[in-house]
Amino acid sequence: MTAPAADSADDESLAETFWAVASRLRRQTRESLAPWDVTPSQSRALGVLVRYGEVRPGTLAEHLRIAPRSATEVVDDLEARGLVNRRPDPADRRATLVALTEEGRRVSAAIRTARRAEADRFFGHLDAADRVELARILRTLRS
Amino acid sequence: MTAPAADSADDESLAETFWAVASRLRRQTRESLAPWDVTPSQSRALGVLVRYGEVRPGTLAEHLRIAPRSATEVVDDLEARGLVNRRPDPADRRATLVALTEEGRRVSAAIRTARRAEADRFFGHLDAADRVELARILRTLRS
DNA sequence: AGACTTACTGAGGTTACCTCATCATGAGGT
DNA sequence: ACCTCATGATGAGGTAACCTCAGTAAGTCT
Repeated sequence: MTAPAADSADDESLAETFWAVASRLRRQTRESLAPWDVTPSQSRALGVLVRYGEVRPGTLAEHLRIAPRSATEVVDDLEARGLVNRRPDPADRRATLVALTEEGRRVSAAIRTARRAEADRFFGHLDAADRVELARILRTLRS
Repeated sequence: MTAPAADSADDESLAETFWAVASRLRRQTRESLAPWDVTPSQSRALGVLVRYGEVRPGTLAEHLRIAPRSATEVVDDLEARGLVNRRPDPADRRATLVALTEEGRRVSAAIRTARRAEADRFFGHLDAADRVELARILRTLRS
């Protein structure tokens, strides 16, 4: 075979390469968030809160694609850091609403800047066309 | 801007999309390995052993890009499952050599088949050109 | 009122990593 | 021979980011 064929064996190594890249990105992200003592998953939760405002833990879980119980945990951590607070949902006394504190908003903004710089460092090796291409392909795979 | 520009904001969401895809792949991989009671990281270690034969834990760690201590752990697990064994390195009494057992070879082969099917299911939504493109871009990012 | 469902959380577990300290061994110098 | 330093593996202990299962309180439907 002279032409590059996308057969099963290639897919297998595709997955492997994917994981290698994931590791690298994870390490770099963790490092770039260290100044704020915030983990990647906490940072993702902050992102959801910035975008959607006050939400229930369950809703947060959906956006993060994790189990509701796991969202409780992330909220616990963020609350311990004073970045979010909980209040009872006035519309449903079973539910609670999670919102950013002032500090949470401040830190989110700082993190947003850092994350952009980090993404630049990471994806900066690609030219513009490749980045667009990668984004498109990944969106397909996200399903 | 009418043309899709790969600026910082895009990179940020690129990272997010990447993580969403990673989660999906991780879950699917875990599931597809369940029949053999082997975890993804164990499966990756088996892959290295199939490719490189008998290696030291430290070498295994390099191939897997993890800390040597973590390789010890993976080897422990695989040994407990009877898929690999350890023997002292005759050339260096500090070192040990890790090799696949018969069972390990058998299971590795079965897993290889399953992983191909899994990769097909996952990356199968992409056409051949996109798979080649993705592989190329990921190899760039792996650095 | 009773049954069912939903929202959250406590308890406890797993995977996949990590660092630091320890111990045996190997390699090189004096 | 001895000392020092580097190296290979591992014990001890820790962390992040998930998970399930069970329980409690509260809303909903009949």
